[in-house]
Amino acid sequence: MLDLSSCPCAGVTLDRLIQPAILTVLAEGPRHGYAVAEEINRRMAFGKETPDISGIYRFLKLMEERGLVVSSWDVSHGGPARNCYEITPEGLRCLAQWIKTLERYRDGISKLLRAARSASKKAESRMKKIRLKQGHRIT
Amino acid sequence: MLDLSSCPCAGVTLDRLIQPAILTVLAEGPRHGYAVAEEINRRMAFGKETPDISGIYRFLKLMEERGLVVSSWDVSHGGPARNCYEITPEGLRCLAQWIKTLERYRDGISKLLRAARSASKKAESRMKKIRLKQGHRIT
DNA sequence: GCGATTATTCGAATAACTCCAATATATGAG
DNA sequence: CTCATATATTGGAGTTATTCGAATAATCGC
Repeated sequence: MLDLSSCPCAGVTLDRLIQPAILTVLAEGPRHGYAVAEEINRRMAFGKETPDISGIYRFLKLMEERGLVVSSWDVSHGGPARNCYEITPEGLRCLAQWIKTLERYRDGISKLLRAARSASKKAESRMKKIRLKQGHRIT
Repeated sequence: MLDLSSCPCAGVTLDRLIQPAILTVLAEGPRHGYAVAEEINRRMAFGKETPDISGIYRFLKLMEERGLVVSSWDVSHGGPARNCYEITPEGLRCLAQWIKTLERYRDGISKLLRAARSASKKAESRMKKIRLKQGHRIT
């Protein structure tokens, strides 16, 4: 039996969604990188345990370059300095577009899902017929 | 105004889904590569006009290596030779797993969508308040 | 013959993502 | 005091994924 656990069909990653997830968390309120990552791990794990934390920092940097978030250093506490991120109006516009995109994703997936289910059934009954035809010869 | 058309939030690609789309088309019946690509373009374009055709050929090759499909050359017609692909029982198992994965994707996206909508509203009313406070000073 | 259409394939470039390691500070255990 | 641990951020190297562009090839209409 073929092992399907390393096949993308196992669906361990759904990477592109990290970006709207970050925007969503920051739309709820300002947070520093580590807290964003923790929040995403806690609430939005899409089958995967831990979306790579360095990836989240990288996205935050990228999003700052693009003006979707702004950051400021916060040292008024114990522990290492925190880079606190806040969403901008541009970031909110981006999130609004993400919402439309996510709706399209969801609808596209639903459509594919229906097609896959119906095709799967069709193929299975076709294979059953072949097996019946060849019936007594095999095994 | 920032141009969001080249941002992934524009959602031009939803790449990983090409694989279950190929399996779905082949579960409906055997087809050669070009026909698979056309069918996918015709029915399953997720916002993008043409999912790269060479990518579809590449996936078909990969899927054959993995035993999900089998191919045979067909020259009984005009035009260049066609490599005809057929789904295997392994391929059907893979498609069955894809169906479960797609359900998880859809549910994950729905969850993110709800969070994004609520966070977006929250952030907007927060920004409105700030604008009211600073009201007369700006503009 | 020439261009358009159908059909497949390959190489190179780029983008995306992960893994690993480094740095830094505070806190609590021993 | 020192070591381990948790918090917090960053950078580099390597792998994989994906796209783009070009090459090849055969048939058909003009």
